Amino acid sequence: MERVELPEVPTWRPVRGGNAFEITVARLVQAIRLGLVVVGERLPPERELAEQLRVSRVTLRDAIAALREAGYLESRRGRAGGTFVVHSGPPDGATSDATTLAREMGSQLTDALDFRRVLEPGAAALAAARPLAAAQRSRLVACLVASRDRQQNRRVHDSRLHLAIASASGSPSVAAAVADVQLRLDQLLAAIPVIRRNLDHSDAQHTRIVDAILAGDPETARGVMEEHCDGTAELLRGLLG
Amino acid sequence: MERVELPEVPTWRPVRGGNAFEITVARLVQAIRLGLVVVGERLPPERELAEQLRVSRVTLRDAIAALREAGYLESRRGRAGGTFVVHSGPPDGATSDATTLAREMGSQLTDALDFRRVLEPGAAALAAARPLAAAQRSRLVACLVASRDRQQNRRVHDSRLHLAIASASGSPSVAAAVADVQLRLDQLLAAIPVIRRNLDHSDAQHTRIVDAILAGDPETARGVMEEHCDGTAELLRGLLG
DNA sequence: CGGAAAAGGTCTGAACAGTTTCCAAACGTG
DNA sequence: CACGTTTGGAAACTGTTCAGACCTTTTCCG
Repeated sequence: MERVELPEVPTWRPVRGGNAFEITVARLVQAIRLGLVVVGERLPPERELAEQLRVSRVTLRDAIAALREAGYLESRRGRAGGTFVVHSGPPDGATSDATTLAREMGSQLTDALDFRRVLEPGAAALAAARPLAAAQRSRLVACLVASRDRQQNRRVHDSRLHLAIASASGSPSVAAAVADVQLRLDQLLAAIPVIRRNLDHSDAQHTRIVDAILAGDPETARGVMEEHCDGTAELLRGLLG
Repeated sequence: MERVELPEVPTWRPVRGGNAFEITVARLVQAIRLGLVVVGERLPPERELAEQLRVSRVTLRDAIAALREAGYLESRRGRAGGTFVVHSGPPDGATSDATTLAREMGSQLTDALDFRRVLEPGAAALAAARPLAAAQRSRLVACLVASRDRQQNRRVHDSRLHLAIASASGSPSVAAAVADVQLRLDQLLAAIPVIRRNLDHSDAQHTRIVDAILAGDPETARGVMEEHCDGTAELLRGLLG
Protein backbone atom coordinates (compact mmCIF):
# COMPACT_ATOMS: atom_id res chain seq x y z
CA MET A 1 0.00 0.00 0.00
CA GLU A 2 1.59 3.20 -1.20
CA ARG A 3 1.01 6.30 0.87
CA VAL A 4 0.20 9.17 -1.45
CA GLU A 5 2.34 12.13 -0.51
CA LEU A 6 1.24 15.50 -1.77
CA PRO A 7 4.45 17.36 -0.99
CA GLU A 8 3.42 21.00 -1.20
CA VAL A 9 6.09 21.74 1.38
CA PRO A 10 8.80 23.80 -0.29
CA THR A 11 10.54 24.05 3.06
CA TRP A 12 11.82 20.51 2.97
CA ARG A 13 13.88 20.86 -0.08
CA PRO A 14 17.57 19.90 0.22
CA VAL A 15 19.59 21.97 2.64
CA ARG A 16 22.46 22.25 0.19
CA GLY A 17 22.85 21.38 -3.44
CA GLY A 18 26.07 19.41 -3.24
CA ASN A 19 29.23 19.85 -1.19
CA ALA A 20 31.28 23.01 -0.87
CA PHE A 21 33.62 21.99 -3.66
CA GLU A 22 30.84 21.37 -6.15
CA ILE A 23 29.03 24.58 -5.37
CA THR A 24 32.24 26.54 -5.66
CA VAL A 25 32.94 25.04 -9.07
CA ALA A 26 29.39 25.92 -10.09
CA ARG A 27 29.90 29.53 -9.00
CA LEU A 28 33.08 29.87 -10.99
CA VAL A 29 31.43 28.35 -14.02
CA GLN A 30 28.55 30.75 -13.53
CA ALA A 31 30.87 33.74 -13.48
CA ILE A 32 32.59 32.56 -16.63
CA ARG A 33 29.59 31.40 -18.65
CA LEU A 34 27.49 34.42 -17.78
CA GLY A 35 30.34 36.70 -18.74
CA LEU A 36 30.80 38.25 -15.32
CA VAL A 37 34.50 37.77 -15.90
CA VAL A 38 35.40 37.96 -19.53
CA VAL A 39 38.11 36.04 -21.34
CA GLY A 40 41.52 37.43 -20.48
CA GLU A 41 40.30 38.95 -17.24
CA ARG A 42 41.66 38.02 -13.86
CA LEU A 43 39.71 36.54 -10.96
CA PRO A 44 40.11 38.18 -7.57
CA PRO A 45 43.09 36.85 -5.57
CA GLU A 46 42.41 33.46 -3.99
CA ARG A 47 42.40 34.77 -0.45
CA GLU A 48 39.90 37.48 -1.25
CA LEU A 49 37.63 35.27 -3.31
CA ALA A 50 37.66 32.53 -0.68
CA GLU A 51 36.53 35.06 1.88
CA GLN A 52 33.69 36.34 -0.30
CA LEU A 53 32.49 32.82 -1.02
CA ARG A 54 32.88 31.94 2.67
CA VAL A 55 34.85 28.90 1.66
CA SER A 56 38.31 27.81 2.76
CA ARG A 57 41.11 28.67 0.43
CA VAL A 58 41.81 24.95 0.07
CA THR A 59 38.35 24.25 -1.27
CA LEU A 60 38.52 27.21 -3.62
CA ARG A 61 41.90 26.08 -4.89
CA ASP A 62 40.54 22.61 -5.58
CA ALA A 63 37.73 24.14 -7.58
CA ILE A 64 40.11 26.34 -9.52
CA ALA A 65 42.33 23.34 -10.20
CA ALA A 66 39.37 21.45 -11.64
CA LEU A 67 38.51 24.29 -13.99
CA ARG A 68 42.15 24.70 -14.91
CA GLU A 69 42.30 21.09 -15.98
CA ALA A 70 39.08 21.58 -17.91
CA GLY A 71 40.78 24.39 -19.79
CA TYR A 72 38.72 27.29 -18.49
CA LEU A 73 41.31 28.89 -16.27
CA GLU A 74 45.02 29.50 -16.11
CA SER A 75 47.05 30.45 -13.06
CA ARG A 76 50.24 32.45 -13.00
CA ARG A 77 52.32 33.08 -9.93
CA GLY A 78 54.23 36.11 -8.87
CA ARG A 79 53.46 39.68 -8.10
CA ALA A 80 51.49 40.29 -11.30
CA GLY A 81 50.07 36.78 -11.21
CA GLY A 82 46.61 35.51 -10.59
CA THR A 83 44.01 33.24 -12.13
CA PHE A 84 42.86 34.17 -15.61
CA VAL A 85 39.95 33.15 -17.77
CA VAL A 86 41.20 31.40 -20.89
CA HIS A 87 37.95 30.61 -22.67
CA SER A 88 34.30 30.66 -21.77
CA GLY A 89 33.07 27.29 -22.83
CA PRO A 90 31.94 25.77 -26.09
CA PRO A 91 31.02 28.24 -28.84
CA ASP A 92 27.35 29.00 -29.56
CA GLY A 93 25.38 26.24 -31.14
CA ALA A 94 28.17 23.70 -30.71
CA THR A 95 26.62 22.18 -27.60
CA SER A 96 25.68 18.53 -27.46
CA ASP A 97 22.24 17.61 -28.70
CA ALA A 98 19.80 20.12 -27.31
CA THR A 99 16.81 17.81 -27.41
CA THR A 100 18.55 15.20 -25.29
CA LEU A 101 19.65 17.88 -22.88
CA ALA A 102 16.14 19.28 -22.60
CA ARG A 103 14.65 15.86 -22.05
CA GLU A 104 17.13 15.11 -19.30
CA MET A 105 16.11 18.22 -17.41
CA GLY A 106 12.50 17.04 -17.50
CA SER A 107 10.19 19.02 -15.27
CA GLN A 108 13.15 21.10 -14.08
CA LEU A 109 13.08 22.82 -17.45
CA THR A 110 9.49 23.93 -17.00
CA ASP A 111 10.28 25.03 -13.48
CA ALA A 112 13.26 27.10 -14.58
CA LEU A 113 11.31 28.71 -17.41
CA ASP A 114 8.44 29.59 -15.06
CA PHE A 115 10.81 31.01 -12.48
CA ARG A 116 12.52 33.09 -15.13
CA ARG A 117 9.16 34.27 -16.40
CA VAL A 118 8.40 35.57 -12.90
CA LEU A 119 11.82 37.03 -12.15
CA GLU A 120 13.03 38.79 -15.25
CA PRO A 121 9.94 40.82 -16.11
CA GLY A 122 9.68 41.81 -12.45
CA ALA A 123 13.33 42.80 -12.38
CA ALA A 124 12.96 44.89 -15.52
CA ALA A 125 9.93 46.68 -14.10
CA LEU A 126 11.74 47.36 -10.84
CA ALA A 127 14.75 48.73 -12.67
CA ALA A 128 12.50 51.04 -14.68
CA ALA A 129 10.73 52.23 -11.57
CA ARG A 130 13.80 53.53 -9.81
CA PRO A 131 16.21 56.35 -10.53
CA LEU A 132 19.41 55.00 -12.01
CA ALA A 133 22.92 56.31 -11.51
CA ALA A 134 24.74 57.47 -14.61
CA ALA A 135 27.12 54.52 -14.33
CA GLN A 136 24.26 52.04 -14.40
CA ARG A 137 22.67 53.74 -17.38
CA SER A 138 25.82 53.60 -19.43
CA ARG A 139 26.45 50.02 -18.35
CA LEU A 140 23.03 49.04 -19.67
CA VAL A 141 23.66 50.75 -22.96
CA ALA A 142 27.12 49.20 -23.27
CA CYS A 143 25.73 45.70 -22.64
CA LEU A 144 22.94 46.32 -25.11
CA VAL A 145 25.33 47.36 -27.85
CA ALA A 146 27.63 44.42 -27.14
CA SER A 147 24.71 42.00 -27.30
CA ARG A 148 24.13 42.93 -30.93
CA ASP A 149 27.49 41.47 -31.89
CA ARG A 150 26.75 38.57 -34.22
CA GLN A 151 30.23 37.10 -33.91
CA GLN A 152 31.31 34.66 -31.27
CA ASN A 153 30.21 35.06 -27.63
CA ARG A 154 26.61 35.88 -28.38
CA ARG A 155 25.43 33.81 -25.43
CA VAL A 156 27.81 35.54 -23.03
CA HIS A 157 26.76 39.00 -24.16
CA ASP A 158 23.09 38.10 -23.83
CA SER A 159 23.63 36.88 -20.26
CA ARG A 160 25.55 40.00 -19.40
CA LEU A 161 22.71 42.18 -20.60
CA HIS A 162 20.10 40.27 -18.64
CA LEU A 163 22.34 40.38 -15.59
CA ALA A 164 22.89 44.09 -16.00
CA ILE A 165 19.14 44.64 -16.05
CA ALA A 166 18.67 42.53 -12.93
CA SER A 167 21.50 44.43 -11.28
CA ALA A 168 19.87 47.73 -12.15
CA SER A 169 16.86 46.63 -10.10
CA GLY A 170 19.00 47.52 -7.10
CA SER A 171 18.11 44.36 -5.22
CA PRO A 172 20.98 41.94 -4.65
CA SER A 173 18.52 39.10 -4.08
CA VAL A 174 16.85 39.72 -7.41
CA ALA A 175 20.20 39.87 -9.19
CA ALA A 176 21.36 36.65 -7.55
CA ALA A 177 18.16 34.82 -8.41
CA VAL A 178 18.37 35.94 -12.03
CA ALA A 179 22.00 34.81 -12.21
CA ASP A 180 20.99 31.40 -10.89
CA VAL A 181 18.15 30.88 -13.29
CA GLN A 182 20.25 32.12 -16.20
CA LEU A 183 22.85 29.50 -15.43
CA ARG A 184 20.21 26.80 -15.15
CA LEU A 185 19.07 27.60 -18.67
CA ASP A 186 22.47 28.49 -20.09
CA GLN A 187 23.26 25.25 -21.85
CA LEU A 188 19.81 25.10 -23.37
CA LEU A 189 19.87 28.70 -24.54
CA ALA A 190 23.28 28.12 -26.08
CA ALA A 191 21.84 25.22 -28.03
CA ILE A 192 19.09 27.21 -29.72
CA PRO A 193 19.76 27.11 -33.43
CA VAL A 194 21.09 30.40 -34.74
CA ILE A 195 18.49 31.88 -37.08
CA ARG A 196 18.78 35.43 -38.40
CA ARG A 197 15.11 36.18 -37.88
CA ASN A 198 15.15 35.10 -34.25
CA LEU A 199 18.25 37.10 -33.52
CA ASP A 200 16.80 40.25 -35.07
CA HIS A 201 13.62 39.83 -33.07
CA SER A 202 15.54 39.25 -29.85
CA ASP A 203 17.74 42.29 -30.42
CA ALA A 204 14.73 44.46 -31.06
CA GLN A 205 13.16 43.32 -27.81
CA HIS A 206 16.37 43.96 -25.90
CA THR A 207 16.44 47.47 -27.27
CA ARG A 208 12.85 48.14 -26.34
CA ILE A 209 13.44 46.84 -22.81
CA VAL A 210 16.49 48.98 -22.20
CA ASP A 211 14.77 52.01 -23.69
CA ALA A 212 11.79 51.53 -21.39
CA ILE A 213 14.05 51.18 -18.36
CA LEU A 214 15.99 54.31 -19.22
CA ALA A 215 12.72 56.15 -19.86
CA GLY A 216 11.34 55.03 -16.51
CA ASP A 217 8.43 53.07 -17.99
CA PRO A 218 7.94 49.93 -15.84
CA GLU A 219 4.84 48.67 -17.67
CA THR A 220 6.52 48.58 -21.04
CA ALA A 221 9.73 47.15 -19.62
CA ARG A 222 7.83 44.31 -18.03
CA GLY A 223 5.60 43.70 -21.01
CA VAL A 224 8.41 43.41 -23.50
CA MET A 225 10.48 41.28 -21.17
CA GLU A 226 7.50 38.96 -20.84
CA GLU A 227 7.29 38.64 -24.60
CA HIS A 228 11.01 38.05 -24.71
CA CYS A 229 10.90 35.25 -22.12
CA ASP A 230 7.89 33.69 -23.80
CA GLY A 231 9.73 33.73 -27.09
CA THR A 232 12.77 31.83 -25.93
CA ALA A 233 10.60 29.54 -23.81
CA GLU A 234 8.66 28.69 -26.95
CA LEU A 235 11.85 27.86 -28.82
CA LEU A 236 13.06 25.64 -26.00
CA ARG A 237 9.77 23.86 -25.56
CA GLY A 238 9.82 23.27 -29.29
CA LEU A 239 12.93 21.17 -28.83
CA LEU A 240 10.93 18.72 -26.77
CA GLY A 241 8.48 18.01 -29.53
CA MET B 1 44.83 53.93 0.06
CA GLU B 2 41.44 52.23 -0.11
CA ARG B 3 40.65 50.37 -3.29
CA VAL B 4 37.07 51.13 -4.25
CA GLU B 5 35.32 47.90 -5.08
CA LEU B 6 32.10 48.13 -7.03
CA PRO B 7 30.90 44.61 -6.45
CA GLU B 8 28.16 44.10 -9.04
CA VAL B 9 29.08 40.43 -9.06
CA PRO B 10 26.17 38.52 -7.54
CA THR B 11 28.04 35.31 -8.27
CA TRP B 12 30.51 35.76 -5.47
CA ARG B 13 28.01 35.72 -2.70
CA PRO B 14 28.57 33.16 0.07
CA VAL B 15 28.41 29.55 -1.02
CA ARG B 16 26.32 28.60 1.98
CA GLY B 17 24.59 30.55 4.70
CA GLY B 18 25.94 28.73 7.72
CA ASN B 19 26.62 25.08 8.43
CA ALA B 20 24.24 22.17 7.93
CA PHE B 21 22.98 22.35 11.50
CA GLU B 22 22.12 26.04 11.30
CA ILE B 23 20.38 25.76 7.97
CA THR B 24 18.39 22.80 9.18
CA VAL B 25 17.24 24.73 12.23
CA ALA B 26 16.25 27.59 9.95
CA ARG B 27 14.21 25.26 7.76
CA LEU B 28 12.33 23.86 10.71
CA VAL B 29 11.63 27.34 12.02
CA GLN B 30 10.44 28.30 8.57
CA ALA B 31 8.01 25.40 8.45
CA ILE B 32 6.64 26.29 11.86
CA ARG B 33 6.48 30.08 11.54
CA LEU B 34 4.97 29.98 8.07
CA GLY B 35 2.37 27.52 9.23
CA LEU B 36 3.40 24.70 6.92
CA VAL B 37 3.05 22.45 9.93
CA VAL B 38 0.45 23.69 12.33
CA VAL B 39 0.43 23.42 16.09
CA GLY B 40 -0.37 19.87 17.16
CA GLU B 41 0.70 18.43 13.84
CA ARG B 42 3.50 15.92 13.45
CA LEU B 43 6.69 16.36 11.47
CA PRO B 44 7.63 13.58 9.06
CA PRO B 45 9.66 10.77 10.68
CA GLU B 46 13.29 11.67 11.25
CA ARG B 47 14.63 9.25 8.69
CA GLU B 48 12.30 10.51 6.00
CA LEU B 49 12.83 14.18 6.77
CA ALA B 50 16.60 13.76 6.92
CA GLU B 51 16.50 12.25 3.47
CA GLN B 52 14.39 15.07 2.05
CA LEU B 53 16.66 17.70 3.54
CA ARG B 54 19.72 15.73 2.34
CA VAL B 55 21.13 15.92 5.82
CA SER B 56 22.32 13.13 8.10
CA ARG B 57 19.90 12.01 10.74
CA VAL B 58 22.35 13.10 13.42
CA THR B 59 22.34 16.67 12.16
CA LEU B 60 18.58 16.74 11.88
CA ARG B 61 18.26 15.35 15.40
CA ASP B 62 20.56 18.05 16.74
CA ALA B 63 18.40 20.68 15.07
CA ILE B 64 15.23 19.15 16.49
CA ALA B 65 16.83 19.00 19.92
CA ALA B 66 17.60 22.71 19.73
CA LEU B 67 14.02 23.58 18.87
CA ARG B 68 12.77 21.20 21.54
CA GLU B 69 14.78 23.08 24.14
CA ALA B 70 13.44 26.34 22.74
CA GLY B 71 9.94 25.03 23.33
CA TYR B 72 8.80 24.75 19.74
CA LEU B 73 8.79 20.98 19.43
CA GLU B 74 8.09 17.90 21.48
CA SER B 75 9.14 14.34 20.71
CA ARG B 76 7.34 11.16 21.68
CA ARG B 77 8.64 7.65 21.14
CA GLY B 78 6.86 4.51 20.10
CA ARG B 79 4.89 3.42 17.12
CA ALA B 80 2.50 6.38 17.22
CA GLY B 81 5.30 8.70 18.27
CA GLY B 82 7.06 11.43 16.37
CA THR B 83 7.99 15.07 16.70
CA PHE B 84 5.11 17.47 17.26
CA VAL B 85 4.75 21.22 17.00
CA VAL B 86 3.91 22.67 20.39
CA HIS B 87 3.67 26.38 19.59
CA SER B 88 4.53 28.59 16.67
CA GLY B 89 6.44 31.43 18.22
CA PRO B 90 5.48 34.67 19.93
CA PRO B 91 1.88 35.83 19.41
CA ASP B 92 1.10 38.63 16.95
CA GLY B 93 2.22 42.09 17.94
CA ALA B 94 4.17 40.82 20.94
CA THR B 95 7.47 40.93 19.13
CA SER B 96 10.34 43.00 20.36
CA ASP B 97 10.49 46.60 19.21
CA ALA B 98 9.80 46.62 15.51
CA THR B 99 11.69 49.81 14.84
CA THR B 100 14.88 48.43 16.35
CA LEU B 101 14.43 45.23 14.40
CA ALA B 102 13.89 47.10 11.14
CA ARG B 103 16.93 49.29 11.72
CA GLU B 104 19.10 46.26 12.41
CA MET B 105 18.16 44.75 9.07
CA GLY B 106 19.28 47.93 7.34
CA SER B 107 19.52 47.61 3.58
CA GLN B 108 18.51 43.96 3.83
CA LEU B 109 15.00 45.14 4.56
CA THR B 110 14.79 47.10 1.34
CA ASP B 111 16.27 44.16 -0.52
CA ALA B 112 13.75 41.71 0.90
CA LEU B 113 10.83 44.04 0.17
CA ASP B 114 12.01 44.52 -3.41
CA PHE B 115 12.48 40.82 -3.91
CA ARG B 116 9.02 40.16 -2.57
CA ARG B 117 7.59 42.84 -4.79
CA VAL B 118 9.03 40.99 -7.79
CA LEU B 119 8.15 37.48 -6.68
CA GLU B 120 4.68 37.54 -5.24
CA PRO B 121 2.88 39.47 -7.97
CA GLY B 122 4.61 37.28 -10.54
CA ALA B 123 3.62 34.14 -8.67
CA ALA B 124 0.00 35.28 -8.45
CA ALA B 125 -0.10 36.03 -12.17
CA LEU B 126 1.41 32.66 -13.00
CA ALA B 127 -1.09 30.86 -10.79
CA ALA B 128 -3.93 32.68 -12.51
CA ALA B 129 -2.57 31.83 -15.92
CA ARG B 130 -2.62 28.09 -15.49
CA PRO B 131 -5.39 25.54 -15.04
CA LEU B 132 -5.67 24.53 -11.39
CA ALA B 133 -6.60 21.14 -10.00
CA ALA B 134 -9.69 21.01 -7.83
CA ALA B 135 -7.53 20.29 -4.78
CA GLN B 136 -5.50 23.45 -5.32
CA ARG B 137 -8.62 25.54 -5.78
CA SER B 138 -10.17 24.38 -2.55
CA ARG B 139 -6.86 24.80 -0.76
CA LEU B 140 -6.71 28.42 -1.86
CA VAL B 141 -10.25 29.05 -0.67
CA ALA B 142 -9.60 27.29 2.64
CA CYS B 143 -6.49 29.37 3.29
CA LEU B 144 -8.35 32.54 2.33
CA VAL B 145 -11.17 31.83 4.76
CA ALA B 146 -8.74 30.94 7.54
CA SER B 147 -6.80 34.17 6.97
CA ARG B 148 -9.85 36.19 7.91
CA ASP B 149 -9.72 34.82 11.44
CA ARG B 150 -9.08 37.77 13.70
CA GLN B 151 -8.10 35.64 16.69
CA GLN B 152 -4.61 34.43 17.38
CA ASN B 153 -2.37 33.09 14.58
CA ARG B 154 -3.16 35.82 12.11
CA ARG B 155 0.46 35.90 10.94
CA VAL B 156 0.56 32.17 10.37
CA HIS B 157 -2.66 32.16 8.37
CA ASP B 158 -1.42 35.06 6.25
CA SER B 159 1.81 33.21 5.45
CA ARG B 160 -0.12 30.06 4.61
CA LEU B 161 -2.25 31.94 2.13
CA HIS B 162 0.69 33.58 0.42
CA LEU B 163 2.46 30.23 0.29
CA ALA B 164 -0.62 28.53 -1.14
CA ILE B 165 -0.71 31.11 -3.91
CA ALA B 166 2.97 30.63 -4.65
CA SER B 167 2.42 26.87 -4.66
CA ALA B 168 -0.46 27.23 -7.09
CA SER B 169 1.99 28.78 -9.53
CA GLY B 170 3.15 25.23 -10.11
CA SER B 171 6.81 26.14 -9.97
CA PRO B 172 8.74 24.67 -7.02
CA SER B 173 11.44 27.32 -7.43
CA VAL B 174 8.90 30.12 -7.17
CA ALA B 175 7.31 28.53 -4.11
CA ALA B 176 10.68 28.08 -2.43
CA ALA B 177 11.73 31.66 -3.13
CA VAL B 178 8.48 33.02 -1.75
CA ALA B 179 8.87 30.88 1.37
CA ASP B 180 12.36 32.28 1.88
CA VAL B 181 11.39 35.89 1.49
CA GLN B 182 8.35 35.42 3.70
CA LEU B 183 10.56 34.11 6.46
CA ARG B 184 12.98 36.99 6.02
CA LEU B 185 10.15 39.43 6.61
CA ASP B 186 8.24 37.33 9.13
CA GLN B 187 9.39 39.02 12.31
CA LEU B 188 8.77 42.44 10.85
CA LEU B 189 5.33 41.59 9.53
CA ALA B 190 4.42 40.14 12.92
CA ALA B 191 5.39 43.43 14.51
CA ILE B 192 3.02 45.56 12.45
CA PRO B 193 0.55 47.13 14.86
CA VAL B 194 -2.88 45.54 14.63
CA ILE B 195 -5.31 48.13 13.26
CA ARG B 196 -8.85 47.21 12.20
CA ARG B 197 -8.71 49.34 9.08
CA ASN B 198 -5.48 47.76 7.85
CA LEU B 199 -6.76 44.27 8.45
CA ASP B 200 -9.99 44.92 6.57
CA HIS B 201 -8.06 46.33 3.66
CA SER B 202 -5.66 43.42 3.63
CA ASP B 203 -8.48 40.88 3.75
CA ALA B 204 -10.24 42.58 0.86
CA GLN B 205 -7.08 42.43 -1.21
CA HIS B 206 -6.56 38.76 -0.40
CA THR B 207 -10.07 38.03 -1.56
CA ARG B 208 -9.63 39.92 -4.79
CA ILE B 209 -6.37 38.09 -5.49
CA VAL B 210 -7.80 34.63 -4.92
CA ASP B 211 -10.89 35.51 -6.96
CA ALA B 212 -8.71 36.65 -9.84
CA ILE B 213 -6.63 33.48 -9.69
CA LEU B 214 -9.70 31.25 -9.66
CA ALA B 215 -11.18 33.27 -12.51
CA GLY B 216 -7.98 32.93 -14.53
CA ASP B 217 -7.27 36.66 -14.67
CA PRO B 218 -3.47 37.13 -14.39
CA GLU B 219 -3.50 40.91 -14.86
CA THR B 220 -5.84 41.53 -11.96
CA ALA B 221 -4.12 38.97 -9.75
CA ARG B 222 -0.78 40.65 -10.29
CA GLY B 223 -2.13 44.16 -9.95
CA VAL B 224 -3.85 43.55 -6.64
CA MET B 225 -0.88 41.61 -5.28
CA GLU B 226 1.31 44.57 -6.18
CA GLU B 227 -0.94 46.90 -4.24
CA HIS B 228 -0.92 44.44 -1.38
CA CYS B 229 2.88 44.25 -1.24
CA ASP B 230 3.18 48.01 -1.57
CA GLY B 231 0.78 48.41 1.33
CA THR B 232 2.70 46.31 3.80
CA ALA B 233 5.99 47.69 2.51
CA GLU B 234 4.69 51.16 3.26
CA LEU B 235 3.77 50.16 6.80
CA LEU B 236 7.18 48.63 7.39
CA ARG B 237 9.08 51.54 5.92
CA GLY B 238 6.99 53.78 8.15
CA LEU B 239 8.57 52.07 11.15
CA LEU B 240 11.95 53.41 10.09
CA GLY B 241 10.77 57.01 10.20
C1' DC C 1 -0.72 -12.47 24.98
C1' DG C 2 3.13 -11.89 22.00
C1' DG C 3 5.38 -10.62 17.98
C1' DA C 4 5.78 -7.26 14.17
C1' DA C 5 6.08 -2.52 13.05
C1' DA C 6 7.14 2.25 13.57
C1' DA C 7 8.94 5.59 15.77
C1' DG C 8 12.84 8.11 18.48
C1' DG C 9 17.76 7.44 20.84
C1' DT C 10 22.75 6.15 20.62
C1' DC C 11 27.35 4.98 18.98
C1' DT C 12 31.42 4.74 15.83
C1' DG C 13 34.75 5.28 12.08
C1' DA C 14 35.45 7.55 7.79
C1' DA C 15 35.04 11.34 4.71
C1' DC C 16 34.76 16.25 4.25
C1' DA C 17 35.84 21.05 5.10
C1' DG C 18 37.97 24.92 7.53
C1' DT C 19 42.15 27.16 9.92
C1' DT C 20 46.65 28.01 10.26
C1' DT C 21 51.19 28.27 8.85
C1' DC C 22 54.79 28.13 5.96
C1' DC C 23 57.04 27.76 1.06
C1' DA C 24 57.99 29.25 -3.78
C1' DA C 25 57.73 32.02 -7.72
C1' DA C 26 57.61 36.35 -10.19
C1' DC C 27 57.47 41.18 -10.64
C1' DG C 28 58.53 46.16 -9.30
C1' DT C 29 61.34 49.57 -7.00
C1' DG C 30 65.17 51.82 -4.93
C1' DC D 1 70.98 43.69 -8.19
C1' DA D 2 68.78 42.88 -3.86
C1' DC D 3 64.84 43.33 -1.31
C1' DG D 4 59.91 43.61 -0.41
C1' DT D 5 55.43 42.58 -2.01
C1' DT D 6 51.96 40.04 -4.15
C1' DT D 7 50.61 36.18 -5.84
C1' DG D 8 49.77 30.88 -6.09
C1' DG D 9 51.19 26.16 -3.79
C1' DA D 10 51.32 22.79 0.00
C1' DA D 11 51.00 20.40 4.41
C1' DA D 12 49.31 19.59 9.31
C1' DC D 13 45.80 19.80 12.51
C1' DT D 14 40.84 20.46 14.10
C1' DG D 15 36.11 20.38 13.96
C1' DT D 16 31.69 18.90 11.19
C1' DT D 17 29.03 15.84 8.85
C1' DC D 18 27.81 11.50 7.23
C1' DA D 19 26.41 6.54 6.68
C1' DG D 20 25.08 2.69 8.86
C1' DA D 21 24.22 -0.42 12.38
C1' DC D 22 22.05 -1.23 16.67
C1' DC D 23 19.01 -0.21 20.96
C1' DT D 24 14.66 1.25 23.37
C1' DT D 25 9.99 2.55 23.63
C1' DT D 26 5.32 2.26 22.28
C1' DT D 27 1.38 0.71 19.66
C1' DC D 28 -1.19 -2.21 16.64
C1' DC D 29 -3.00 -6.63 15.34
C1' DG D 30 -3.38 -11.54 14.77
